[in-house]
This record gives sequence, C-alpha cells and structure tokens, in this order.
Amino acid sequence: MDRRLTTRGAQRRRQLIAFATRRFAERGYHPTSVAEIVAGVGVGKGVFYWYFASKDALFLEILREAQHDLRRRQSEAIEGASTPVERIERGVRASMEWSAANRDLLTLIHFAATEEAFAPAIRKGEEVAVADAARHIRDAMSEGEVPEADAELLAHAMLGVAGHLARTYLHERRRDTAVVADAAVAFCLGGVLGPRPAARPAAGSSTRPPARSSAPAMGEPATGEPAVTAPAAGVSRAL
Amino acid sequence: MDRRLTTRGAQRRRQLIAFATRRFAERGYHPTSVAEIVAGVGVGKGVFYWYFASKDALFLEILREAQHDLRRRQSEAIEGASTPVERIERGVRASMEWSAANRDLLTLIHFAATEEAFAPAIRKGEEVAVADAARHIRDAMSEGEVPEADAELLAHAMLGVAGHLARTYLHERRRDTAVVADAAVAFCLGGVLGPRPAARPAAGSSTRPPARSSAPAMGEPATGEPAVTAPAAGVSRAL
DNA sequence: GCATCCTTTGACCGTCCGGTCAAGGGACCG
DNA sequence: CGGTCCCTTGACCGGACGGTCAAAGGATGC
Repeated sequence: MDRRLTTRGAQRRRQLIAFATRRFAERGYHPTSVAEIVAGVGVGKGVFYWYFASKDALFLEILREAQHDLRRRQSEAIEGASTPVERIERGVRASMEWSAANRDLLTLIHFAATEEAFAPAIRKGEEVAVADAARHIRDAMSEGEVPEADAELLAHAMLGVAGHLARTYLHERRRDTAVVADAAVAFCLGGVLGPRPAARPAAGSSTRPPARSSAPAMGEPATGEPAVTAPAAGVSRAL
Repeated sequence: MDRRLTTRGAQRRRQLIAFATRRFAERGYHPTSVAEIVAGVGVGKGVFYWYFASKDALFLEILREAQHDLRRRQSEAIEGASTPVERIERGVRASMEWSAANRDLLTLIHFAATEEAFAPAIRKGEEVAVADAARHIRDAMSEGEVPEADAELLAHAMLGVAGHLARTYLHERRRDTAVVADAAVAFCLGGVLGPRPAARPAAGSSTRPPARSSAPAMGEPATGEPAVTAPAAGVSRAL
C-alpha cells in the first residue's frame, strides 16, 4: 500500500494510526473493528482501505514503527558512554523511559508476541535489540568487568526484567519512571555480574561460580518431553 | 456452569478443555471459534454450551487451573528448603520447570495479560505468587543475606526474567530445561543481591549501593507526562 | 472552464461468529 | 416397563465482521 500522498493524505494516515493504536491497546486488536476505527476518526470505511491494505497491515506498520523508534532511542542513549557497562545501563534506562512514554505501543508489542501471525515481526526486532545488548555484555566480559556466560541469554533476561517492570510499575501502578528505571538497572547489572559470595563467607568454602559458568554453551534443542530434571546444582549454595 | 457430571461427562469436559487449550495457544484465543473446538473434538455445538457458559468462561477456567497448578508446584518445590535464598532459588526453578512442561498454558497466560477482559484474573494470581516470593526476599533481607530494597519489585523482576527466558529459550528454542533454569536462577539471585563493587576496585572510592537503597519507597503515582528525567544517578558508577 | 488525480462516501457483499433450543438418545433405577 | 436425568444433535438466529466498489468531491495546475 504505497501511494503518493498529499499533506492532507499523510495527516489522515497518521490520524488513523494514532486512533487505531490507542484503541488496539485499550480494547485489544481483535475486539477492535475497522468500523470502530473509521467511526472514531469520523470518516467513511473506504478511507481506511485507501491508506492500508488490511487491518493486519495497519497493525504490522504500528509494530514496525514502534520497534524502530525504541531502537533509535536506545542508540541515542548509548552514544557517548565510555564503558560497556555504562552502555548496558543506558540501554536499559532508555528502554524504561521509552516504555513510560509509549504505554500503548508496549502493550501492542506484548500482545503481538502472543499471536502466531505477528510474533515473527516481534521476534525479529527483539533479536536485533538483544544482539546489541549482548555485544556490550561480551565487551564487558572481555574486559573482565563481567564473568563469562551466555551473553545473549543475559540480554534476554534483561529484556524480561525491563518489560515486566515497565508493565507492572510504570503502566499499571504509574510509579515514577526514574525510580523504577534505577531499580531495573540495578537488577540487570546484578544479574549480569552474577551472584557473588556474599559478605559473610558461606558454609562450604568452595566458591564455585554457579552453573552458568559459560562452558556447556546451552546444549542443542531438547527433544520430546521437557526434562524435569533434578534440581541440578544448588546455585544458592554458592552464597 | 456447575452441573452434576457423570464420569463420562467429566471426561468430555476435560477433552474440551484440553483441545481448546492447545488451539487457543496455537492460533490465538479470538481466532479460534467454538465451532472449531467442537469440530476438533467431534461433537455437536450444544455439547460445548452444556459444559461451559461461554467461550470466555472456558478460557477463564483454563487460566484459573493453570495458575493453581503452577502455584502448587512452587509450594511443593519450596518445602524442605532451609534458607530464604534457597526457597527463592527453588521457586524460580519450579517456575521454569512448570513452564517447560506447560508451554500452551504459559502462552495463554501471556496473552491473557494483554487483554483487558482477562488481565485482572492474571494480575490476581500474579500478585499472589509475587507476594510469596517477596516474603522470602524480605526474610533474606532481615537475615542480612540480601541488601535492603523493595522486595515486591525484586519479585516482579524475577517473574519477568523467568517468563521471558521460558518463552525464548524453553519454548522457542527448545533448550535444555535444567540449563536454562540454572541461568534464570543465577540471574535472579544476582539481581536480588544487587550489583556489588566488582573484584577490581572502581575509580571513585565511594561504594554507594546503587539507587535502590530502599529509602524513598517508590514514590506515589506520577501524574501527567512521564518524567523522562536525566539519567538520575549513574548506577554503573558504583562498579 | 477543464482535466487530473488524490481523497472520500457509505451501501453492499459473503462469511462467520457466539449462542440458543426443540428434540431425541441412552444409561440407570425402581 | 416407564421415568428420570445426563448428554448430544445440528439447524437456526441476529448481528457483526473484514473488505469492495461505483460514484462523487475537491484541490491543483493549465
């Protein structure tokens, strides 16, 4: 659906995207009808299909723009940082700030990840962001700032923290962005640095850094029933 | 929809729940029609409405059962642990194992959280699990095992880690459950313990434990535009 | 005034949806 | 055997959905 748009046309298009974004986030994608969107904007139904090929196409465009914007903010936030750890911190903080300012878009991304039709688009953008964070984590590792481990997994864990804290504390409970961002950063840095023998020496003297000691490299995909194995190694014993 | 069911009736009911769960997870809740479900089970449409008041009611029941089961597993996993930190570890591990064994249910919980009609049910169960984890975190704090901070927020952060790693590494990439669980536990314990001055002493000597120093107690809800504040305090400086 | 082309209208289409219901099947009991 | 109650059928309902299209508007350049 690439058309030559006049200024007026471009405005109408933005108007439809803006209204649909709000409605999709508030009522859900499926429960929101095209009729509802055009009625909300105050135009005929044909207008919608003049600017978008389908309801799905509009949604995908919203997702695309959202991911692009988030990524841009992260890049901006990171430049100027001098150490890998500082880049990680700024990236997490930028994510939290973006999430605070773009409630609806985060909701839509969250939903899109659950629907097989949209999940691939989300995963793609997610992988890009994760690869970026993983790179900084690896940099920190090679500088000895952070213990060796699966950097990509750590990046995904940070993404999980940022997403969930944003939804719970920024959107649901409307807490102060800076405070929640600080907490998210602290948790993520703690997670990346890994659990350390605490101040007080533990009972067992063997201070084995827990299972994620990088080596086994996250074995190949498991087959059949998930292995509900024995508790493996008591990670907390290292404390 | 509380009926007196014969053995046969109870079986039919389970059959419908099982099929609908799979279908909802694979194709999405809205795109899956009641007609599709009854066709899949090989019965007439009336059967569905004999056992369930509505499509929504069935879905809510699936969610209820899922959350109940997860919680039971967590409780079982925790008993027998002697320290708060060990309880936290076992709880996280149990979540990962449950997620590995109940792919479809985790998917549905994830979706339900995005739809205003179902979100309250999810939030309720989530708050229970979080309160439980927060209690163990608080116990660990009062024993000096873990620095003081907002225990509930830390619990939510752990939930974010477990959920995202389960979806990404257990479901999507089918990695070994025990390995991913170890990584999740390690990250969570690191996050709860908080970033520590690393082995090598940092430039600035002031080893201020980062912003989450418990005190300001997560201020009241912010109003109006989200405060895209300056980067507050450079948490990573404490490293 | 005329031509062009972006824009808008809203009735209309076929389909599918969640949900209802009158009717009947069949197991068990007295 | 008749009665009861659990279970099943599938045609049917009203309505909503995503999407189409012939026709008309309106701005702009000539």
